[in-house]
Amino acid sequence: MRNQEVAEIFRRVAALLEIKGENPFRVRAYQRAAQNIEALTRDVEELARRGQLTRIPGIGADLAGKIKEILETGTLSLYEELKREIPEDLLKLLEIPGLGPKKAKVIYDTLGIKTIEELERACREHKIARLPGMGLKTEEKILHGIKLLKTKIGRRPLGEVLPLVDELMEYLKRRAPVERIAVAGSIRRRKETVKDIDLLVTSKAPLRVMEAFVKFGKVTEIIAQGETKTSVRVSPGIQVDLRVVDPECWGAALAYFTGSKAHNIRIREMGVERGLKINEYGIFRGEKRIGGREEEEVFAAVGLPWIPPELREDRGEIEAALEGRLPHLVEYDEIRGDAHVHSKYSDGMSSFEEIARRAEELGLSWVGICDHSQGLKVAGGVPVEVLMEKKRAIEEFNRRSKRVKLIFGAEVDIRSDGTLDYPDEVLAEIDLVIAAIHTGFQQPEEQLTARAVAALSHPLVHALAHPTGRLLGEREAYAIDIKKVIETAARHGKALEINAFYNRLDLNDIHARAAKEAGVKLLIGTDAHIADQMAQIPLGVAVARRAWCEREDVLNTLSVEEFLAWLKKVREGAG
DNA sequence: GCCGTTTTCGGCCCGACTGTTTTCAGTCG
Repeated sequence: MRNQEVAEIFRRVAALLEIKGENPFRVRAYQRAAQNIEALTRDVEELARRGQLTRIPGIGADLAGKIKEILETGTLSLYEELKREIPEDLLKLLEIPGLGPKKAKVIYDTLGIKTIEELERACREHKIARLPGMGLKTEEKILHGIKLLKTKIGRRPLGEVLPLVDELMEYLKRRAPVERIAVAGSIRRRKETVKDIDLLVTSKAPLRVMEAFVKFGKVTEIIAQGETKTSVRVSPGIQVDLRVVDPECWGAALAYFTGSKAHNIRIREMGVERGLKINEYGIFRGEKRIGGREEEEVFAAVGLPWIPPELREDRGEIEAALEGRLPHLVEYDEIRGDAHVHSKYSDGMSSFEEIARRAEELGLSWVGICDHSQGLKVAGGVPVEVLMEKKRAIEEFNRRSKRVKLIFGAEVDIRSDGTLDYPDEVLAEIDLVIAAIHTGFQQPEEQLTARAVAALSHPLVHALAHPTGRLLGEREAYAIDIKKVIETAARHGKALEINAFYNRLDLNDIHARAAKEAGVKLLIGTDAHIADQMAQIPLGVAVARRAWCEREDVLNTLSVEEFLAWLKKVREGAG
């Protein structure tokens, strides 16, 4: 998929146009195009071949032409021209918090500064304070921003931030006069990574809430403190925005601060069409406030049913809502099993008892015990003799265990040549076979794809684990033709995993949605190596929900009997 | 640059906070 490549060029064009001071709506057009191309579940190349590019929202004749140009030449002449006018290095400066396109332009035009090092020096020499519209505070702010950038506070995995969110909410409930409280923003939408934490509360005493908020123990810096909005930075470098609103405004504010920005813009545009103004304070017809206490009222005002936060990305949810075809998203409490857990038999730390106990606490009734296969020595891969021992141990455990059943599984390594790490007669003994690539990440796309395709085509394999191999913030997905992988899974009736480990979330939302659309079942596994990590399963469910998955798309909603029947059926179908 | 039961031209979402300003621009979300 070259969607990412096209989106990236559009995003850079938007940034360069912004620095140039171009028409902001033109800038927005490129940003919106980039976002919508990135969110496509289909290949932009395929759409181009069929002449369907203008069906993508925000793509007109002009941008369709530019997409074709990128696909044909690998770049875009407009982009190349802009780079000649404005050094691309300048885009780096925009990453400094508090420094936007306007100031960056002035700084470049007057002082010729285009790198962070040069800018830092200029601040220290007080050259920036002399520029129009800037002062000593501006210099301080830029220096501070550079410091933050250097400590590399980027987007963090959702699962890493959620505990802090809980802690903050507990603190506010205990120490501040808050009535309603909720987390909004990308966290409420359950985006895989988050940049900051948005909290929303109602209170009769906003100032007291703000005072308590800035005294939270982990606050390292107060960025802004006002009566309705206060922003702080908390250790380890995450920004937290707190808004206090009147109870009458709760719904409007919650919708507003949940976003996404693109979704909100669509909703407010629909409001304008109906003669309404929608903002965080409510829904207004002229001066008259006609609603906003509950979130439903905002959607109802523009003729829509309530839309689950996970869908609010302007990826077609508004159209679906208008046409009454919003999906009935799989619910967090419909999950009955975790498909991918490691035990002491390989590199896991927990016993069957510990795993089962944790499963029960989490409301699960089955667990796939998928230890590594023999060849993966670094991860304690299980030799064949031990594997048969494990089979018997699981059978014995299941005779004793009433509430939680373990499924005899394996995470079988797909070797470099595409063969599997157990012989077929051994695989046939294993009830749940999840194949996975753990080596050779540097191989060319054809080879990696061929390995995944070979594994999914093998009659004894049920699913492919963490199909793209990415690790959030650490490692990009390896070069794999995910479209081909999905097609293969669909053809053979195999499942693809949504690995719920907090820094994997692999498949991601977009790929999982493409899989769902191709009729592929999804299988959520936490890849837990300690029983406690099974608590991450909602992260996988969140991905499924963001992928528009319904109950029947997700195998984890099956009872253990139903799931075992599905596993059998796959092999019968293959045979 | 997109888009159209008010339009093929003229719109395009909305507000808080900050800093440098004498009434507002820049940045952010």
